[in-house]
Amino acid sequence: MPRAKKFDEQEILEKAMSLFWEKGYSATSIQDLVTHLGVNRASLYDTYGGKDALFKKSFELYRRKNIQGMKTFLNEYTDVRTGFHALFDKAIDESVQDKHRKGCFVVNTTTELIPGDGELLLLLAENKKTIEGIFYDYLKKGEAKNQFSTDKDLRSIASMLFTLYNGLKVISKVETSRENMARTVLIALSFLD
Amino acid sequence: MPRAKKFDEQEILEKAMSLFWEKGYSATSIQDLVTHLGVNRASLYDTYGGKDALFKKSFELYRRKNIQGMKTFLNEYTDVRTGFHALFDKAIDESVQDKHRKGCFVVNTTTELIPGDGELLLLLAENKKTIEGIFYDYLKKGEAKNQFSTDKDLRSIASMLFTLYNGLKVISKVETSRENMARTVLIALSFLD
DNA sequence: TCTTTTTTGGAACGATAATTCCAATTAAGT
DNA sequence: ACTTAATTGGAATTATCGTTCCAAAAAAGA
Repeated sequence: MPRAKKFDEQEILEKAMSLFWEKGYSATSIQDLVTHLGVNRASLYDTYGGKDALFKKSFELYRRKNIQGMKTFLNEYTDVRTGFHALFDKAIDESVQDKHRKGCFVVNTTTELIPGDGELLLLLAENKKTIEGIFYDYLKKGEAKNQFSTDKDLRSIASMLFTLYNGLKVISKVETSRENMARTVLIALSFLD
Repeated sequence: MPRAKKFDEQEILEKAMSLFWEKGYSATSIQDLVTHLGVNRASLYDTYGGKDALFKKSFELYRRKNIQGMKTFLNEYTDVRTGFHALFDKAIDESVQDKHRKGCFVVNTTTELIPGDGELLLLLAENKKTIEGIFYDYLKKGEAKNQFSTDKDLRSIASMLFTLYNGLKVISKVETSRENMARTVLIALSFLD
């Protein structure tokens, strides 16, 4: 057999993800990718299949990481209140730390490509459902353990938290004060008290 | 004097605003504008000065309308609770009604062009401050009239409402159920009860 | 009607877009 | 060392980008 391996496909995909995340779909050119990923134009097409395909692969990588990350993160906190506060604090931290102000890849992609990409819309709807589901399960578990009590519908609370999360990821592109964002989260989570 | 007037400059600017709002900066080409606005390429450059300039003019038109609209809308409601509910309900209505799912021009522009446009960043920071200011003044007025009482900082509440508003404008690109969004708002505004 | 000056349609421009193609290179299996 | 097939750099291609330019058309004042 001939020439064996090439570059690390996964490692390069992470770089592509990072670039699309930062600049968006339209503003990222193939030349940008060739330059930043350090792979050949032909190899890029051969391995990933073009800009659209590479973008979708990058996007799915982000989504997978994001969802998995959220799940495992929340599970480290037995108390609901603490868990959500920690989750939002982490989101704020990441935003403040990121000098590129990339925000959230999912949010950026939603506002850039919807409407116009029907296939993506299905993905985003599923994404919403999945994350709201994670929030809901977590709330349910906490309620069962009497960590809080509310007369409000847990599904609606989960939706509200997801909406807040999206808003925070937009705001974080403009607001750089950790304190200001933290106060926002504190208010929003006060219904758990 | 020679040839008198041309097209209605303001009317055409509104069309440009609508197109940029729907498709974003990068994905809107000069050709798109020429086609949709119905004005000549040369006239477009002569009157507005190029893509960047036209975009900024469109964006400022949206911002001015949006801020003015919010102010006058809230002032029609003497009760804070009613006012905010009505404001968010209107936002939901507009989103559900809009078959183009344009979302919010400010949100879309934030996620598309930040980071990268320093001048725009200043505008967006000012926009945030302005709208949070409107919310704050409205809350303050309501508190003075004993419409509600809270131990929470009104500035933080205003920030939270602004964040929620942004989140809602992202979500509305994916979620088309008025009821689901209304439930989200209901939860978020429950701290006023 | 004839000038005057702006608007107008569309060609032209240089730059860059995404994609394809190919000859040269490379490295594993024989 | 030779064969073999994928990888590679970069030229080529086709399309579109934002912008400029110009000759023809248009309309108001003379």
